[in-house]
Amino acid sequence: MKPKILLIEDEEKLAKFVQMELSYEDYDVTVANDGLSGLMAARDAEPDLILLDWMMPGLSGVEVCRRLRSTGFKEPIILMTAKDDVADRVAGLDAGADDYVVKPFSIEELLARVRAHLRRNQPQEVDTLQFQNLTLNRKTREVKRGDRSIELTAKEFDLLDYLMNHPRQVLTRDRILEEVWGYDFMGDSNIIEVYIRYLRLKLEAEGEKRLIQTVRGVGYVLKD
Amino acid sequence: MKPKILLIEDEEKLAKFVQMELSYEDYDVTVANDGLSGLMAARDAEPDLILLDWMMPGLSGVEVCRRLRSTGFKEPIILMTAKDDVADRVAGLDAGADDYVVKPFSIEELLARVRAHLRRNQPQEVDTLQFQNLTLNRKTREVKRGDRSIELTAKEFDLLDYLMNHPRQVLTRDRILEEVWGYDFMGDSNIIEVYIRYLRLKLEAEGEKRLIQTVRGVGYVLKD
DNA sequence: TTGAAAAATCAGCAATTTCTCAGAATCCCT
DNA sequence: AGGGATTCTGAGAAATTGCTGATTTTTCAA
Repeated sequence: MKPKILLIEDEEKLAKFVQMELSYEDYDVTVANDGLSGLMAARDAEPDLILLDWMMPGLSGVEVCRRLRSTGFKEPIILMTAKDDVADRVAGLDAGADDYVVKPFSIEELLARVRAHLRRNQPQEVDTLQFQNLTLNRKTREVKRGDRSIELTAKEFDLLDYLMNHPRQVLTRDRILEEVWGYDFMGDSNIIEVYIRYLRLKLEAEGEKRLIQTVRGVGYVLKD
Repeated sequence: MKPKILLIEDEEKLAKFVQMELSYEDYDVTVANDGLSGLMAARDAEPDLILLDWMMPGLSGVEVCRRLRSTGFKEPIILMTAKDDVADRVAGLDAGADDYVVKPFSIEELLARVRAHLRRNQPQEVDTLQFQNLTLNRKTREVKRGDRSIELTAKEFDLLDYLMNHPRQVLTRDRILEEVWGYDFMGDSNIIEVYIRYLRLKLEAEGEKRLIQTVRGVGYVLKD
C-alpha cells in the first residue's frame, strides 16, 4: 500500500512541482489549496503524512496544525516555511508539527525528511473494523451490533474479521477456507455454511436485518 | 519521571553549555565525549532521546547513528552539524536520524525540537499502574488489591505488569510468552495457564471479582 | 551442601469448540 | 410442476482447550 501524503499549499506552481516529485517517488498524493480544505482533506483522506505550508490565505499553517492535533490527528506533519526565523520555528514545533523545511528547499531534502518520518511511523494496523452498525475490535476482540455486545468463539471471530475486511466483495468458499481455516483443499465439508449460520444467529439475534448474504453457487458477501 | 537525554559531543565547552541548559529544563542529561563511549552510554543509560554531534574524532555521528539503529535503538536521534549542506543532511536522515540542527544553533530551537520529539514519543514508562482497585508499583514492586497488599513472585509480577500495561486488550499466549518469558516459541507447555492461576488465586483470595478473564482459543484479558 | 521458595512439567478432567452428518428447505432450470 | 443442485438446520460426535492438583526441576541464599 502506497503511503498517502496530503500537501496543503496555496502556491499552485510549487504545489504542482512537489506533487509530481512525490508521485514519482511512488507516494499517493492529495493536494489542498488552502487551510480549510486541507483540514477536511485530512479528515477524509486519512493521510500518513502532511506537508503544510506556513503562509496561507485564511487559516495559517500553524493554525491548521494546531487544529489537526486537537482533533486527534496523530501522523507526522512537516511545515514548509519561507521564514528562517527561530521564534517561528519554535512556534511551529510547539503547535504540534514534527519538522519543518525552509523555502526554498531542495527536493532531495524534503524527500529525505518524508522518508524519515514515514519510516518511523510504520506499523499502523487498523484495530477496529466497521460495517453499518456492526463493529469489530481486534485488540479487545469485542464485537457489537449497535450497542449490543456479541460473544463470538475464536473461529467465528476470525470469519467475521475476514468478511469485514472485504465488505461488499463476494468471497468464494475456497478463499474463505484458505484465509480463515488455512486449508488449501478439503473434500466436501459444509463447515463454512455451519459457521455462517452461527454468525447469523448471533448477529441477528434480536431481529436485525441480515448482513451476511449468500451468493448461490459462489459464496458469501457482507452487504445489506 | 524525567526524560533521559544522551548528549554525544566532543567539544567540551559546547557540551557543558547544552548540558546545563537541558538540566535547567528538567531533563536528566548524560554526556559522552566521543562516538564509542556514546554507543556504550546509549546501551547502558537507555536514553529517551539522543543529541549527536556530526563531526567527532573516531566514529562520526552518522556512523554512530547507523550503528544505534542497527542494534535496534528506537528513540529519536537529533544530529547537530556544522555543515549546512543538503547532501549531508540527507545522509544523516537516511542513516536513521530523525532531525538535525545546524551549528551555531540557538538553544531555544534545540529545546523546541527536543520537546517536539519527546512529546511524540510519549509512551513514557510510568512507575505505577492501576486497573480498577488493583495497583502495581514498579519501583517498590508492591501490588495491592484495594488496600490488601499482595506478595508476588518475580514471574507473577512480570506477568501482571504486562497485563496491566494492556488493559482491555486481548493478549495471545504467544505474545505473553514472548513478552514475559522471552521465548520465541515453545512446544506445548501450559506454563501460562499455571501462572495465570497463581495470579488469580492471589488476586481473588478474599472473594474479589475476577479481573483476568480468559478468552478461549486466544489468550487472556484484563477487564471486568 | 542443604533446604526452601520459585519455576516449570505433567496428566486427568470437564467444558467448550469445532466439525460431521443426514434430512429438510430452498433455489434454479427445464 | 418436477427434479437436481445447493444451502440450511438440528443434533450429536470428536477434538481442543483450559483448569487443576500433584510432582519434578531449578535457583539461590544460608
